[in-house]
Amino acid sequence: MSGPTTRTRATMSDVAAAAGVSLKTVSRVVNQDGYVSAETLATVQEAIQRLGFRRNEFARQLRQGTTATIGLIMEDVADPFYSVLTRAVEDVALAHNYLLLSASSNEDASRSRQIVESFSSRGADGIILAPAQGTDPAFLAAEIAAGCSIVFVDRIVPGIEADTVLADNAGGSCEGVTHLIAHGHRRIAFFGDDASVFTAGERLSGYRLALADAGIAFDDDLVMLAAPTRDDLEDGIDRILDLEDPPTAIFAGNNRWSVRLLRHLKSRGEIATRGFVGFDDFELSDVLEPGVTVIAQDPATMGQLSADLLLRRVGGDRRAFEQVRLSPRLVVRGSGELPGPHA
Amino acid sequence: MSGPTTRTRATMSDVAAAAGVSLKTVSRVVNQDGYVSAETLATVQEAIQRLGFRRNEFARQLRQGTTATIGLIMEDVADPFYSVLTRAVEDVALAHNYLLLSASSNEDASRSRQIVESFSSRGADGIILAPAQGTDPAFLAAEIAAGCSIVFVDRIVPGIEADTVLADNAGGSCEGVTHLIAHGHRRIAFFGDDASVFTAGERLSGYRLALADAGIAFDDDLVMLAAPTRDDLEDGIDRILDLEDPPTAIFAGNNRWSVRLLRHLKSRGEIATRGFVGFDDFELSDVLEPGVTVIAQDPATMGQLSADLLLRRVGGDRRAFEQVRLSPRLVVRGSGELPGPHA
DNA sequence: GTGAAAGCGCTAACAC
DNA sequence: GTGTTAGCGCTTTCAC
Repeated sequence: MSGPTTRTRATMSDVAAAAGVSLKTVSRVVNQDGYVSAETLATVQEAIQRLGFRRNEFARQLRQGTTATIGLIMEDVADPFYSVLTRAVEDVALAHNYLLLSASSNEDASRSRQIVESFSSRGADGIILAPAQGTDPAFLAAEIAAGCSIVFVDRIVPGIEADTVLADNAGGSCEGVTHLIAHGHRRIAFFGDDASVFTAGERLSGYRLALADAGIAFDDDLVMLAAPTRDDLEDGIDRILDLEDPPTAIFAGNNRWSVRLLRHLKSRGEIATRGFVGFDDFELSDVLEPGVTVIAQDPATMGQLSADLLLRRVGGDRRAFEQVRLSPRLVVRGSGELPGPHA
Repeated sequence: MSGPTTRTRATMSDVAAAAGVSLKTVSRVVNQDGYVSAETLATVQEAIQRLGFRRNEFARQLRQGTTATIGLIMEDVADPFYSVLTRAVEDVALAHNYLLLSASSNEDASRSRQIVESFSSRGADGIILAPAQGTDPAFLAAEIAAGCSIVFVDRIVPGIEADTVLADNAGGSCEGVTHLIAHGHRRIAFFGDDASVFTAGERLSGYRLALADAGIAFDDDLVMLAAPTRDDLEDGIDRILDLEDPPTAIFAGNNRWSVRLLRHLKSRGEIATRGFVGFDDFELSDVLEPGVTVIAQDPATMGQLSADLLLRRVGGDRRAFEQVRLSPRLVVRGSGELPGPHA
């Protein structure tokens, strides 16, 4: 294999030579700064066209000390929650002429750290971070001290002060479970991510809170905590569904779990046999029969708000950190209103 | 508002001063290049730690003339097809220590061009591009001439030679429509993107081909071509469904159209009343009742292949351009097997 | 209106 | 083993 392609872009001095002017004059034309005679302007512009010159942003940024770059690190772009959030951040970045770097941590703290370092050493002014479980606070603190602003989205790292955009996970979860209870369910299964994932912990608390409010004892047998992407969960799910005193309703802790569970239920031939509420909306939740009742988050708004906060911060804003909690909305569609035995 | 935050990262010479050695020695430590005495090494590493030094990638890249950066430009990350593709590209890039820049063109040629320019001026060695309709070939040609490799994914720009990863759109579409015909349908509606979108044109050809093969006349009244994200399509859809000689089956040209149509059908109270096949799979297609028969693409493989091709190309490979056509798979789930009147 | 020189933070080439 | 010098492509400062 031969060596890497060396890019052969024309430089400013190439243009200057071609146009028979000094480098600085070209710079003036490119940056529309200072006065250039109409004639020189035309000559230089022609040379720029002809050579296909494009300013090297690295060199410019190196000299100016600014980068106009922000980063976004989430668990997985392929998750619809994050892909919608990403798109919203993209749009804000583009509108402000910022470059957006984004990457998936795959819920791996060391990969996440590697990405943060990569973005930071590329001069990102700030990073919107949905921290993977196990993220080292000391590392982040050093990053912040070095001048890279952090905005947490969806999750936080305890002990690190930063602007934050979160959903009210416990509240939403509590509302969803309470909704099931109101429809006559007392045996409600909970499926969620590892409790070490920030949102999962909060959502589990909400579940427990709702049970406690209704005077229902918490039963560990009804709870399953695992990454919904694992492929060895079927037995565990069946074990819960087939308990001696089985759940008459199910609460899914995120959209991945919802999809997984609905698929599993269908494979068991169970359509609409148990109450179902999921945290986070997903595509086709309204087309399934019955429609799936969810606690809907608003990932686009979460993305937009976090980008706004970050741009404000990297713009030099010094005010106290903001902690935004967005209330998710209960969207009633049918699956959560199936009557339980106590209805 | 005060000025932008100036990042206050320590530089190599800061570290050198702190450690009482020369800049070059620090460089040696950072790059693990050349010999450094154990003692000096320790001193320098301590200083690096203490000052929170991180090498400035811009300066390094400027000096070395390499960037190890690639770009990905697609229509919309929030579309599951592209988000899965993006994730695959990310993984390849990360594995090769490349930085990935990605952005959504929003199907807008000028936004797309702006993004290409932005990536290119940031030294991207190459770009994986799903070109928006109306992309200017001359512009791309200039970009390529300037040393930025292009790999087309999902779509091409006619007249531009480049490595290409496409689905067999016409073939897949033809297979899907033929499948409906085999189940007794002769009135089959087609809903797809504007024909100016590359994939939409190919898929429409496949539809026509299947009809022709079966000796069925093409009927313009059964065809609707529009961006499925528009919010004024309901009447047009109804007009087709309510034709005097109405379609007994529907072919959806992409996953967005499938979702849109299934939702529309449900709102009309029509579940499983017409045959349905969609191009491109989507989440929950298997959980709907009946399951939705689709022509499944493989966006992850498309992403991975295009990233492999691009990295090979930017690595200096000079062999002839490759044109990969991936055959989509017919996945039978029920909706496409509902019998038509001629079954 | 235009240009020459210095320097952003780093690495390459060559001393010592 | 370590240091010095030059220069990547650009902007800044100041001179003409």
